[in-house]
Amino acid sequence: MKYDHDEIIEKATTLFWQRGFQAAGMRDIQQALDMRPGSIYARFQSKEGLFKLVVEHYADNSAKRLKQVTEAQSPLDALYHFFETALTSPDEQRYMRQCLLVKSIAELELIGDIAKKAVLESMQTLKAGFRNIIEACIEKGELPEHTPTSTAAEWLQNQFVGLRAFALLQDDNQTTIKMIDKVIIDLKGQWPQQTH
Amino acid sequence: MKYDHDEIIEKATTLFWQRGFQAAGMRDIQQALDMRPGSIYARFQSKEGLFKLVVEHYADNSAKRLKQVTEAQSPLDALYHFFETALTSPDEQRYMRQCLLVKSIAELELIGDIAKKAVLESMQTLKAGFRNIIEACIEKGELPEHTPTSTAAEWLQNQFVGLRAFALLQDDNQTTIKMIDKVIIDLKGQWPQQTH
DNA sequence: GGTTTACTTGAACGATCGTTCAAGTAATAA
DNA sequence: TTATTACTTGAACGATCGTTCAAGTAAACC
Repeated sequence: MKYDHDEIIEKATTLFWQRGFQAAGMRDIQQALDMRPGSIYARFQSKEGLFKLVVEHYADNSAKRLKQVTEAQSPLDALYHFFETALTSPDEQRYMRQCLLVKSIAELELIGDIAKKAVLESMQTLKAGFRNIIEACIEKGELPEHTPTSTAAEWLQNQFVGLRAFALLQDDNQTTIKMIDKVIIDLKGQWPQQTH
Repeated sequence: MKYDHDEIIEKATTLFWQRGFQAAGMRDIQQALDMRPGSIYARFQSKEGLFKLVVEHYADNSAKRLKQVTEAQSPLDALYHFFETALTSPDEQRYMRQCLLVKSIAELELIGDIAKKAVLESMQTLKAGFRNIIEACIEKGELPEHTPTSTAAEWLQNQFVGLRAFALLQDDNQTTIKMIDKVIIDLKGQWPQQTH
């Protein structure tokens, strides 16, 4: 075993995150991992198999970060900083502003069924993570009791998705931060009623 | 001139919207347009040249729709219905829930400079459209005078972007509508201060 | 009528795509 | 010590990619 598994996944994550599934060619992958095609296929079956592991690794990592937010003294403050660091990364890591999962959703049709399933399941995992944050906020009295947990979690994930697409194009971090402020304001704000 | 120009652009729009720039192969395009490669290249120079026209056509269309919202008796109600129709399209047109521009942003790096420029400029056009809607709402007293026009416009566009990615995965239209309700609530709500 | 221009056809080009495979290596199991 | 297993190498495969080009058509201009 010449190459370390975790190291491979991490390098592959960077590449797929920068380029996307389709645009990251096998020859790019070979170069990034410093591996020959045979090695890659013996371990991961296919490009899609590698991508599936990358997606799962990415989702695990994100879930861990969300869990840290949940367990913070002030989940609301921690949430703010989570948004801030994710959305104002320095220029040489600008690609990280885009969520790998959302980027994958854009090319969901041409990814293959196995990795597609991994992407959609990861989205569910993250949604659960956001839900836990909301509940932690309520428990600590940082959000009103009547906050509709499930709706708010979906809404929060959605804000995150939108903001990452936004931040990718945005050069002025001050503007991005203003948007994060707005998210926190709205999170504390009113919610639509069931009846319409 | 065997083929009608507008008809070509429309068919190409459908294809690119469904598949994205990269995944729509020249042979798919040839089939969708019922044209041979020579014809396509004589008219549009390249795949990218065709895509550029598609993006501009799409942006024009969107801008027109936003203008209709601006000129409605109640811009706020019209805005609501604009969101609703864009986000709850029937299943056979589900691809339309994703914004063509946002989808293109995800693969911005491999599109080519000419079309890339068209995509970014179109985003600016749409932002201006959203801004006009905000101003119209203020003028008709549907939004408070102190609403920060520019920030709110960026925020609104951002909500639209996020919701379209959301609606693409969402099967339950009722949930989507709840999110639209939330957008309208927050639009009327507080805004972050300049100072931080 | 002759020339030009814009468009059309379809075979073919070179490049790149994801993948395979015979052959070799090094560690583990029997 | 031998067999097995997991991994590695690099040349090569067939398929597909965007694009080109010689040749033909039809309307527009002189």
